[in-house]
Amino acid sequence: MIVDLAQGEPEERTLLSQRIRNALTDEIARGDLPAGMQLDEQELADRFGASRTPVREALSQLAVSGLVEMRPRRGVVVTRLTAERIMDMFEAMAEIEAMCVRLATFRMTPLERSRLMHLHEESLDMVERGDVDAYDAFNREFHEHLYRATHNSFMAEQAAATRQRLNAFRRTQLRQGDRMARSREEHDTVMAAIAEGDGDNAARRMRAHMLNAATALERYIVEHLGAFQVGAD
Amino acid sequence: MIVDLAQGEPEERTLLSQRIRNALTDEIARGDLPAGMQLDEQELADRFGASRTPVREALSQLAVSGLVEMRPRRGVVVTRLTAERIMDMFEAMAEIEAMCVRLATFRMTPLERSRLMHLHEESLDMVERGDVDAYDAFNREFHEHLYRATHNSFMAEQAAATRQRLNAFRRTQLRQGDRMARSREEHDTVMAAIAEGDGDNAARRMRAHMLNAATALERYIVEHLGAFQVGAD
DNA sequence: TCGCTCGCCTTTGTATACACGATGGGCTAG
DNA sequence: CTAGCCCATCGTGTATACAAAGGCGAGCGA
Repeated sequence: MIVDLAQGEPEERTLLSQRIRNALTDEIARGDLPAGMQLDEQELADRFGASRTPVREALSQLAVSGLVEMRPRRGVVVTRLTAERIMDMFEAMAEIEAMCVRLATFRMTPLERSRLMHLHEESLDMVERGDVDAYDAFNREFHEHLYRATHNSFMAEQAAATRQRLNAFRRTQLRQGDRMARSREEHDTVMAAIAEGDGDNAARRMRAHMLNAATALERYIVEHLGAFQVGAD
Repeated sequence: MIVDLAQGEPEERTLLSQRIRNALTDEIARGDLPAGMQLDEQELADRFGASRTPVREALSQLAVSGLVEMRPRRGVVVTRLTAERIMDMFEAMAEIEAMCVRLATFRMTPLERSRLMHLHEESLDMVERGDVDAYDAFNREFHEHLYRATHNSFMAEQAAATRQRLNAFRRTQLRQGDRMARSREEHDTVMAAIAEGDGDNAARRMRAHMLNAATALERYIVEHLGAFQVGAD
């Protein structure tokens, strides 16, 4: 499918290279561009109705954030994550989430706490309906709300960026067995610790929550081994 | 017998845009390019003996890692950090260091622990000599050794990247009063916890260590208020 | 038949050219 | 005299052109 980003709405004041970057980020996160896939600059330029220049800028930016790899004179490929690398990222994510919830517990305002509890309550309905997409969206909002509640903008940005990179895998993981229901239960224990103002306990529970998600994903990776590694060769 | 003949010096093989990126990263970290400074693409191109194209690629990459800010059609400036932002980054760094040392305590091999202790012992001499540059170099090695000892490559990369961004400020901080001697004492307490295999305690002490460094820096920022904010207007 | 080598072709990396928006100064009008 | 508008100029954003390196297959030799 050809999407002409250059002909966007007049409200599209952003740079072409930036729009291309966002589009590619989405496509990689969604798995439309599978790991290991070679990206041809001219082909992408044609697809976006642009020249190679903004495409190259977009790709070089993606390389910094680690979504693609640029090998000099040998082209760009979507980063091929090994199972080990994915688990490393999940573990790091678990630790980052833990440190965020710990700080957030100590620092969040009553309004923020109220909003968080409201969000959490709403998620019960999604679990009962088995609506994975809705729960996934809630999940993102829930965690990003926590990031902001740290009142540390840098930390919030880092956490959100890391979460973004694991996006493609999180949804997969939520479809494993009763993982969604478990996920909400775990949120529940974290919320309890937050309510008590026990940041360290909230952190421990959040870490466990994230590591459980990683374990659920690991099962999937083992079952479908190579799905993320082999890519589209 | 197979001999890899491709062992030549990779110096000339690196991309021009990458060399420019590294050069600019250094100059920003060292403070040669002060915060708030407007960067003219053509001027940089002339200085590096290149055209604007690789310069632009380098700048757009630096924008992703946050060292510069690109405002569409309004040019690139070295990111102007507010005192609050710097403290946020230091706090995040403290948490990241804490989580690294916690994991490292549990996972480091005997060889890694031995190497770390050796490093630490060597630093005593630098403190006594008052050699800030040597201690700064040691400090980097010490902490990066810890990152690697987490046996989590992703976490190690994230930590190193964050540390890199705070580079310009760390050296400043070390020159404050008896900060260097204090720093080593704090390292000492962390080492003790590591030796006992008490990861949680090591994490707490490391967090305190980093926050102490931040506090030392804060005094400097207050005294020289605006040095980092105003830049070269 | 297999393997090596040479050379063409594809694709990347860099330079240059062109387009368009932003900024600043001067001119005019009130 | 001041304020606001217009135009010139500069610098960024994108496109195109050119250079060079890597991949790959044909051809040759063992």
